[in-house]
Amino acid sequence: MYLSSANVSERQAAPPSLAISTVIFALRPSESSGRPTLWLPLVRRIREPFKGLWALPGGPLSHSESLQDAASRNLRETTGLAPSYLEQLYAFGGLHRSPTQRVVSIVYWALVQPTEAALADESENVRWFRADRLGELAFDHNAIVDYALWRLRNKLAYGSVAYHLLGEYFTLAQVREVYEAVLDRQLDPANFRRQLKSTPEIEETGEYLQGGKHRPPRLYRFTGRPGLDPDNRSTL
Amino acid sequence: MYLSSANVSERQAAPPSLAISTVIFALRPSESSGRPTLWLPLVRRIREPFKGLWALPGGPLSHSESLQDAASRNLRETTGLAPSYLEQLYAFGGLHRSPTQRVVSIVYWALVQPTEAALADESENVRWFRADRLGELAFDHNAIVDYALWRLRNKLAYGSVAYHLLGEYFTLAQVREVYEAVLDRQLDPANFRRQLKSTPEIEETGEYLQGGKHRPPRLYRFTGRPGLDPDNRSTL
DNA sequence: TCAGTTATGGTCAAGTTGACCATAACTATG
DNA sequence: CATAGTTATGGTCAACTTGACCATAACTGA
Repeated sequence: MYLSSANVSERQAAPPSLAISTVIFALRPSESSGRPTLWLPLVRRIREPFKGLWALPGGPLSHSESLQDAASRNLRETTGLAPSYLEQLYAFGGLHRSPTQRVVSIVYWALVQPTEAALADESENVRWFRADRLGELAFDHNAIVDYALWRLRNKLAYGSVAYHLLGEYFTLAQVREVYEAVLDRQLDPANFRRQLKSTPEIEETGEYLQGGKHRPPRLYRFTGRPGLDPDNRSTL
Repeated sequence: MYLSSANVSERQAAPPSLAISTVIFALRPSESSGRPTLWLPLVRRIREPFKGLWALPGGPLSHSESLQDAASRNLRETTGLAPSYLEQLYAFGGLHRSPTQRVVSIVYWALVQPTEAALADESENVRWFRADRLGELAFDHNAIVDYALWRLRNKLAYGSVAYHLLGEYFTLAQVREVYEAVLDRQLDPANFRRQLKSTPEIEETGEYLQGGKHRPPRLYRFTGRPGLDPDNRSTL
C-alpha cells in the first residue's frame, strides 16, 4: 500500500500540483563507434510511485522564480550543469500521469555543451543514458522524451540549435556529426558544407583545428541568437 | 485598494494557482472591405484586477478534466463554440502577470469554422474583436495574442491549419484569402493554386460554387489530419 | 453581344537540392 | 622521404521549386 494518505475526496479537493521537469540533451562519444551520440541525464526515483525507476529531473515550482528559472535551477541542482539553450517544451496534464495525485508538469528541454557535459555530476542516483536506449521510465516520461526528441529534430532542421550542442569553436564536420547523430542518417559532407557556408550566422575564423589525423579543418564560430520564445522576448 | 485580503507571506505560502485560457480565432468579413479577416472573442473582466478591461476567455482547471478538455469547456461556455482545431500554445508563468497573486496560465489556441463563428454568442461581456485592432487587454494578454498570431502564421506556412478556418468545402481562392488575411499580404493566385494542387491532401470534388458573379470555381475538400501534439497522439 | 472579372493553365528565369567528381592537405607507415 | 590513406574543400550537373508574368476559359450583368 503506497498511496498517499489522502482519500479520493480529499484528493479531488486539493488543487492539481504543479511541477517543472527538464529533458537535458548533450553529445557524448558512443562507447562503440566513438561518434558523438545524444545522451541525457536521469534521476532514480527514491520514493513511490515508480520507486527505483529512472525519471526526468524535476521538482516543484517555487514562488519566487519564473518557470524558466525553475527549470534552470533543477538542472543545476541535479546535474551541476548550466544549459546553453533552454526552451519550454510542453505542459503535460493528463489525468492519470501519476497514480497517486493529479500532477501538471511544465517540461523544458535544454542543450548543454560537451565541455560542460563532461564535468556533469554522476552518482548512484543520477546517471546519463543514450537517448535511443532508455528503458522504461517513470510516469509518462518515455513519451515526454520522445516528444522532446521530435522537437529537437525539428528545430535542428530549421536552424540555429545545433551550435548549442557544440563549443564556441567548431569545424563544419562537427556540425555535420551533430546533425547525423540527431537525425540518425548520413549527410553528404560537400552538400552540407555548402548549406552552412550560405548561412551568414556562421563565421569563419582564421584558426584551424590541429592535432587530427588528416588535413586540419578550419574552425568556425556561431554568431546568431536563438529564436524568441515568450520567455525570451524581454531579454532582447 | 483592490488587492485580495491575503498579505505577502500568505501569498507566498499558497501554491501558484493554475488557469487555462484560450485564444480563439475565426474568420469574419471585415466591415470595410468585406474580405475575410481574423477575429477573436474576448470577455470583459467583471472583477479586479483589470476590472472592465477585455481578457482572453479562461478559468481554473477542474480536477476531472485534462488540460485540453478544460480549454474546450471554457471555449464552449464563453462563446458556445466547438473548435475545429485546438492546440496548446504555451504555459505563461511570469511572476508579475497578475498583481494580486501568482498565476500560471496554460494557454491553448483554437480555430473555428465560419459557420460556427456566425452563431457565436455575443453579449454585454463577450464581444468579438479584429485581431489586428485590439486595445489594451488585461494581464499579459496582448503578448499572448501576439504569440498566438505568430504561431498561427507559422503553422499556416507549413501546412494543414488553414482548412480549419473554412467549411468542409471550399474554393482555392478562399484558401488564398485565408492566407492573405493571416499573413497580411497578397499572393499570386496562379502560383498559389499550383502549390495547393501539388499537395495530395486537397481533393478535388466534382462540385462548383454557384451563385458568384463570375466563372464558378471548383470546390475542394481537405482530407488531411492535423499534426500530432502530445495531447493528440493517442487519438490516432 | 460584349465588357468586366475571376478561374485556370502555362512559360521562363533564378534559386535550391541531391548525387557525384576532383583536388588539396595533412598523417602515418614502410 | 615517398606514398597510401583519409578528410577537407571546391566544383559540376540535372531535377525540382519559386516568383513573375502571360494567355485563355467561363461565367455575369449591362
